[in-house]
Amino acid sequence: MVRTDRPKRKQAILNASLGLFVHYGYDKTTIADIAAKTGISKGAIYLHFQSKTDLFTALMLREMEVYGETWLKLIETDPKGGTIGGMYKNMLYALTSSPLIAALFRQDKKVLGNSLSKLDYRMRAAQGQSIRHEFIEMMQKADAIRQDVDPQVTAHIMDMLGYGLISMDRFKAEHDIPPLQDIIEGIADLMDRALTPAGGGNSEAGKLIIKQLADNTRQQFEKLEKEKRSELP
Amino acid sequence: MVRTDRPKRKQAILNASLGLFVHYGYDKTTIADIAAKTGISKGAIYLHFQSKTDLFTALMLREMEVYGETWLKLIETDPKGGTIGGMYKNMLYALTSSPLIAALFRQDKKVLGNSLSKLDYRMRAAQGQSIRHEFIEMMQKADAIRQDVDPQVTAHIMDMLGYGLISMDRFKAEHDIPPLQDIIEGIADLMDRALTPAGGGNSEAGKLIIKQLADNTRQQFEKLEKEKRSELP
DNA sequence: ATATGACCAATTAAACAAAATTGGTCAATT
DNA sequence: AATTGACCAATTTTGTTTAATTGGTCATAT
Repeated sequence: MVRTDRPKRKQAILNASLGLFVHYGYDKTTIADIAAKTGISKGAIYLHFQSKTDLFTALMLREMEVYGETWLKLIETDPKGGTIGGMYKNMLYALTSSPLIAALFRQDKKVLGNSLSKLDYRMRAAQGQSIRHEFIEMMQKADAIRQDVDPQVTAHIMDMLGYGLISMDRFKAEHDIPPLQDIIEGIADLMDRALTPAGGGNSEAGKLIIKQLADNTRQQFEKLEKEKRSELP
Repeated sequence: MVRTDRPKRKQAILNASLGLFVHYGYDKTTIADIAAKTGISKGAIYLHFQSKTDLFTALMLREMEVYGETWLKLIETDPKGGTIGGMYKNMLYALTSSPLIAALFRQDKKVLGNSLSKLDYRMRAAQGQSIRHEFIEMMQKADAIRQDVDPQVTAHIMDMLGYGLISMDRFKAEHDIPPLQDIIEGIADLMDRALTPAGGGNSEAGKLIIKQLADNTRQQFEKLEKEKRSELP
C-alpha cells in the first residue's frame, strides 16, 4: 500500500506532458514518454486519465486557467491597466506566458496534432479567444477608446498583432525579431497613442470593463473545467 | 511561316501561368496546363523559356515590377502620400494587388512549391522585402515620424501588420475578416495617429524619402530583370 | 522560321505488404 | 489499494514494387 498524493501526482503528470507536448507535439508524444518523464509506469497514467485525449484536454484547461489568472493579476497590479494599450499589453504578456495557449491561439498543427478535430469540443470553444468588437464598443461607451474608430476593424487589427506576435518566427529569422517585451511595449504605446480619446479618456471606467472581460474569460475556463471534472466521478 | 508577335505571346504565357500558379501552386501546375490555357503546344513554351523554373522566375520578376510601379504610382497620386500612414497604406495596396508577390512575402509553400530552395537566387533577394529600420530612421531625421519611437520595433510591428494582412485568412474565417480596404485604411489611420510628430511633421520631406524608397525598390527589381534577360541572348 | 505533339528519361504517386509503434488493458506483484 | 509492465489490437511507419505523370527534346510538318 504505497500511498501517494493523488492530486499531486496528477499535476506531476501534467507538468511532464506540458514540456513534451510543446516540444514534440501531440502526435509525437507517447504515453510511454509521459510516464517515463514523470517517473511512473504507463499504467499509472490511466489511474488519473481515461485516455490520451482526456489528458491533453485536462492540460489545456489547466493552462487556460493559468492564463486567465495571470491576466487578471496583471490587470489588477498594473496602474495603467485601464487604457487600451495597457489592457492589450497585459493580454499579450499572459498569452505569451503559456506556450500551449499560444499554440492553440495560432492553431498550430505541429503542436496540437494533425487530428485536432477529434479533440474535445471544449478546445474549440476556447479557440475563439480573439478580440471581440463588442469589447471595443463597450470601451467606446465608457470613453476609454475614441468614438470614431470602427470596432470591427480595430478588433481585427488587434487580432493581427496578437497573431503576428506568436507567429512571426516562422517567417522572419530569430535574430531579426526584437525582444518580445520590446514589441509588446511598442504595440501598447501605439495603441494608446492612436486610440485614447482626445481628453485622455476615462481610465477608471476602462479598467472596470477590462477586469470584467478578464474575469469573464477566467470564469468561462473554470466552467469548462468543472464541466469536465463532473464527467467522471 | 506563321509569324507571331513573340513578346506578345510570351506575355500570354505568363498571363496564363499566373492564374494557374496562384490557384494550384507551382508543383501542381504543369507545363501542359500552361500550354493548354495559353492555347499553344507544349513545345512552344520552350521557344520562350528554358525551363519551368525559368518561366516562374520570369513571371515573378514581371510581377515584382508591376508591384513597384503600382506602388510608385499610388505614392505620386496620393496627396497624403508623405505621411507614414499614407506610405504604408500604399505599400499594402500594392502588395495585395499581386497575389504572387503576396505569396512570396508570406513564403507560401502551397503556392511557391515545396522546393522553393531550388528556385532562382533572385527570388530570395526579393524575399527580404520587409520594412527596414533604416527607413524608419530616415523618416525620423526628416521629421516625418516621432523621434521617440524605437526604429527596430516600429519596423517589426509594421511587418507584423503586413504579414497579418495577407495571412489572417488561415486562422480566422472569411466572414470574420473585415473588407481588405477597411483594414488597410484602419492601419494607416492608426499609424498616422501614433507616429506623426506633435507638430504634424514634415509631410513633404517624408514624401521625398518614400518616393526614393519605392523607386529604389523598383530599380532593384528592374536590375534583376535585366540581369536575367542578359543571361540568354 | 515557327510550331507541333509523339516520345523518353526521370521523377512522383499509388498500391501493397511487412515491420514497428502506440494507446490502452489487466493479471500478477508489492 | 496502489502500481507495474508484459501483452494485444489497431494504427502508423517503412520499404518495395508498379503505375502514372511530367519536364524537356526533337524529327516532322507548316
